Amino acid sequence: MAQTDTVTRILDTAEVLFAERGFAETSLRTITSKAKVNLAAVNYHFGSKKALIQAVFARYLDPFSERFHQALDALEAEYANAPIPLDVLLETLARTVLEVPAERNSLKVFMRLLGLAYTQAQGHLRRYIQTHYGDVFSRFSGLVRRATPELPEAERFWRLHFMLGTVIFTLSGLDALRDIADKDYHEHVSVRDLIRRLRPVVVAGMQAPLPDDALKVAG
Amino acid sequence: MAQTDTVTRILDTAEVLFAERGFAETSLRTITSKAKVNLAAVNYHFGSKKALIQAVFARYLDPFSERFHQALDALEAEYANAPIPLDVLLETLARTVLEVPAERNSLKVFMRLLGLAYTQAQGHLRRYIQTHYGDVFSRFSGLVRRATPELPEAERFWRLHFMLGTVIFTLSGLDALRDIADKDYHEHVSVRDLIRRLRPVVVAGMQAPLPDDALKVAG
DNA sequence: GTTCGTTTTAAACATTCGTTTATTCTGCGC
DNA sequence: GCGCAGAATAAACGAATGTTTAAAACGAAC
Repeated sequence: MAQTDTVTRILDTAEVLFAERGFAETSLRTITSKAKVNLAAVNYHFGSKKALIQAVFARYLDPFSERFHQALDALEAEYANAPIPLDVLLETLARTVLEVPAERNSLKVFMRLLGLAYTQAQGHLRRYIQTHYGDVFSRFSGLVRRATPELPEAERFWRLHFMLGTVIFTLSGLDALRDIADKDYHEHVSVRDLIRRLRPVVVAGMQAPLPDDALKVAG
Repeated sequence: MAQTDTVTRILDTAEVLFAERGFAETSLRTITSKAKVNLAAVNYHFGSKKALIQAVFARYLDPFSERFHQALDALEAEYANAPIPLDVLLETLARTVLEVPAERNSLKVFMRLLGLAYTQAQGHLRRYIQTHYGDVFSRFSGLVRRATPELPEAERFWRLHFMLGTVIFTLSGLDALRDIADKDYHEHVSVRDLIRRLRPVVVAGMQAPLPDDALKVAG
């Protein structure tokens, strides 16, 4: 068995199990037995479980980061120095997210992993993502700033994270929701369907009127 | 040490630790040692770790469910048979959420627990919440239906979950986000602050224009 | 003061976990 | 064919987990 075989076999199995159960709830023995490789192979090839988790993310985020940078390059060229409209930015982001895991039909896994990165403890993971992919997010949020000059800085920051929550939460909990939707509305939705539904909601959320002044809220 | 003392001591400690680290990452020994009770007390009083997790949720959700039902009773009486406006419904929901854990200043913990209930595996928890508190959600979404008659059924279903994602995701990941916001904008936000910011975004999201027809999205 | 049900406690139990070690296997250059 | 580095394997390690047991401590009722 060639090295690449074992390594990708582990990664393929681990990403699915992590997405299904979370990191702490997935043991190396579960991964290696389902992947039909030896238990020690994980520590041999990756060094530790933490490193395996990071490798799983890198396999998605490296291509995503590269493609998204390219897409933003193209947009900036197209719009010269004019601000890029918000819906164009969001459309580009969505398209890139859709493209990256397309080859393995694993968009669901990708989104679920992103959700876990946020919600699971795993401090090492947050650090890893921040240091490796922080610049993509910075660039994107800089472009969003130019697209929404009417928003105060802090307000834009929070709204970006609101919308991030909307998308990640929805797509990462998709299976459970889809079951309910199928049952209640007899209408099966695909991920692309959902993204189509998400777009106007996200745009409207970003462009919502500013909140009232704070003080009168308590009453 | 009276029984109530030990039980509430365990619950108080467990909810904080669960919120900080998640369920699987929090051992009973960590809980009992920090709570200064015997390890076996958990199994004696609750039966198992799973039952302890459910008890932690019940202590929040039972009062929430009761108060929210009462608040909806009052609204339905006030509006007779007229539909209750969407922003009133959301305002009532927000106020109830804020009231429940107020006595212990543990709103952050409450929201974080809700987020974990969604994102952590813990199938038993999802079943428990669904069977015990499903009717509150049904009632609320029925009222939202009357408040948004222009939305197709499926669209409203998804948008409700979009907005649920926005709120839970934001408030449950609050600490991490707040750190960034504090550093970048030198503006410390409270949970109530965030809810004030959330409201217009959620309302705008629910009232966003319907998505374009599906077919042309792929291109 | 004794009895009896409840609660607390210390100790042990059986698993499971991530990791390490020592050995065997494999395939390629010579 | 031989030697050897890289890879795979079986076995064991120590630590940590949830749970159970059996004894002790406690508190109210009589």
